[in-house]
Amino acid sequence: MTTHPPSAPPTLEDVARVAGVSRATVSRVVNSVRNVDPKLRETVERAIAATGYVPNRAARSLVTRRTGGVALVVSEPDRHIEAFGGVFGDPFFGRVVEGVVAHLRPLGLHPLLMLVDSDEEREKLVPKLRQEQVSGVLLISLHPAEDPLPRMLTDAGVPTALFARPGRPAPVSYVDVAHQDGARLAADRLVSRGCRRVATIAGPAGTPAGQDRLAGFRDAMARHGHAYVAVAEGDFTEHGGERAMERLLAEEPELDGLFVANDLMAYGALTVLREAGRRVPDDVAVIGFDDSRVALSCRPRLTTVRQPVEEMGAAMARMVLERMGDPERRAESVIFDPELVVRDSA
Amino acid sequence: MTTHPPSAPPTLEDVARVAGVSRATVSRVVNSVRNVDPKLRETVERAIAATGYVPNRAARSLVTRRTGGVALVVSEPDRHIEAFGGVFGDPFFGRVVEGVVAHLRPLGLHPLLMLVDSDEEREKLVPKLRQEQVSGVLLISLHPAEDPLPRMLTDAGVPTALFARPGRPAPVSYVDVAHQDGARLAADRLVSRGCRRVATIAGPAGTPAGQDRLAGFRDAMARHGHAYVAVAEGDFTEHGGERAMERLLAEEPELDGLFVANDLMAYGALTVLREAGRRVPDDVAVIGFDDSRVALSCRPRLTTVRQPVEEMGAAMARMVLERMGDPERRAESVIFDPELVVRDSA
DNA sequence: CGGGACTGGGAGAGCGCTCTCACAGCGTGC
DNA sequence: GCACGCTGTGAGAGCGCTCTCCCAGTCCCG
Repeated sequence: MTTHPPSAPPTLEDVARVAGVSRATVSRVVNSVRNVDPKLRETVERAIAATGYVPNRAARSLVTRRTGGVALVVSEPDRHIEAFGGVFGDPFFGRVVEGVVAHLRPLGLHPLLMLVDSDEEREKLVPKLRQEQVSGVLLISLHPAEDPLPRMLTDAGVPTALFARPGRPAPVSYVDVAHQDGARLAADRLVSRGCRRVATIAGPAGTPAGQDRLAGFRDAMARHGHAYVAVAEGDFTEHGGERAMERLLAEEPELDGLFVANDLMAYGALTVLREAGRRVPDDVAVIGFDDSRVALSCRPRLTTVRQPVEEMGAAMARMVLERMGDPERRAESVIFDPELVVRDSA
Repeated sequence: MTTHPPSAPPTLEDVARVAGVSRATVSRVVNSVRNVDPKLRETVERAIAATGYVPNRAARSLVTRRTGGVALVVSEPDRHIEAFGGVFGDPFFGRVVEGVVAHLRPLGLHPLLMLVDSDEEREKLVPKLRQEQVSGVLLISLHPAEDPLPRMLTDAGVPTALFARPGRPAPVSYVDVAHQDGARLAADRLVSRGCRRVATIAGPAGTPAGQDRLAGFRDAMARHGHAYVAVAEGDFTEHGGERAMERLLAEEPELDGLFVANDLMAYGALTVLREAGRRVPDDVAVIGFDDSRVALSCRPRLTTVRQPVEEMGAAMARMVLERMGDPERRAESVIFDPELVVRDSA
């Protein structure tokens, strides 16, 4: 019974021979299914250790028709205009991955990374998942408003969890942050600092995040007695933030308080404010959203609404795993509370 | 012959029945192996389309013992002190992923994302890869100087490609950029601008990239007649760049030219320079390295040495695939030429 | 003390695929 | 006209595993 060359990894059969039992028994030990005599179990476990046995996933999933694999699917619109560095270069995406991996790894699971950026590919995704032995999907959609994928996946019975509420209603699990509450935190802060002329740079009107943060901010300001808030829409990029800031400055030169729907746009806004000679926070108080890395790079450092992205990623992974374990389980949503992180800009 | 419910995807057998041929023939068509009569082939292809057949990877790899799967493995040192957002939050990592995915996707391949951050996990990686049906590894090591993984993988006969030259020599393929050449481009630029007091913020002495960029810069400056260059070591983070800049300013208050070993540190350095009242590029010319996203966020926008990270990621993927296809193939290295991207800071 | 319930273990089929082998059909050369 | 190769196809084994079925043994109760 010498060690096998790496060309022939030990099989159940090998372990069974070493332990002097049948394949079935070894299988039962490995999968801890049914009662196995404790003494026998120990013999088997020793044999497993001795042979260095690792179950062959292919063989297992061939017979069980379950696979246990999860995929992290990034869905982009058709002919997406690549932002610099692409999706994966977006640190926000990285934080989600961080949370997902943190949850999956202790379980011995590793996500498959899939990118789909055309409707043609979206059509082929479900068979592809089957082929790739994936039985659960973590979906990050970059155009949630019109993405058909959540529906397609639930229709196909693939356990799925989304990052952010689906644009089209679908019976699918998701995690999200309470955007409106976050926007209210920002509004309250600006008002309590005594800001009188308040404006906001909103996210794209097509995204739930863009809509909710704007609505939440307007509501909260209205409750503070500010009926009107100047709005400029941005696209969540730094450059979009710069353009929006310029428009805002033209429309409302006297503004002294600003809420920006994400940190990246806030960064751009700060640049424009600086070039326009406005001091932050003395002339204009600025609050961002996300608490991303860039919030710390800003000068002054950005006061922002923290979104616990890593935790959200982990929760998303947990939800998908639970649904994989129990397909009867209903779609659930977990909404995280945002938090105001006070730094120097407001 | 109605459509099957999703519970029973079509098998080779089903296709064979529809086409009126044997399983073997369908298999030959699917894998385009040996000559099949063109007419039969077409019949089979129609049957495949009609049934919506997708090969079952598990069954296939069970018999072939090949899997065709590739993993993107990120190897961190033990008890890594998490930078904000972790590895995946690093945009540089994202760019590598971008390039890898760009190359893999057209081939219908999707990388498995694995993170290992302890020696214990490194020990278990090879069996784990076997279990996960991975037969090729794209390795990104965050502590190349002492990472045992390249050796372990090549010893186990796993086709591997590294991003960046391995710290310990090993017969393993890798991509890299000509760090010294890049540093020389920076040196030449500073000298041609007329800088007289030149300093550099280097990367960690433990990394090949840190060493090579420093060595290249010193050599080039020496060739221009500057025997001495003030050096402060940073850790490739923004904060590290700030600290290094402070030390440099103390040691060499008159400095008028600066080469920083990556953009993130350059960003930090710019912040400190601004706070110290130095104008860039008028008082101090600054050149970074990487041409990352942050280079565009800097004010002034950063002149930097471009590293074609996405292309490098793609090349890494290509190399691993080639070795998977031909195990006899020898380890190769592909070194990319850097390029100076001139913006406003120098 | 016999019969039923229960418990732990083995035998064996078969998941969907590839691949070797055998074989039919044809053309070629002596 | 026969041996020979060559090409295209089918039959069937078997990859490593799970899971159903079956059986031997033990225990409890009437």
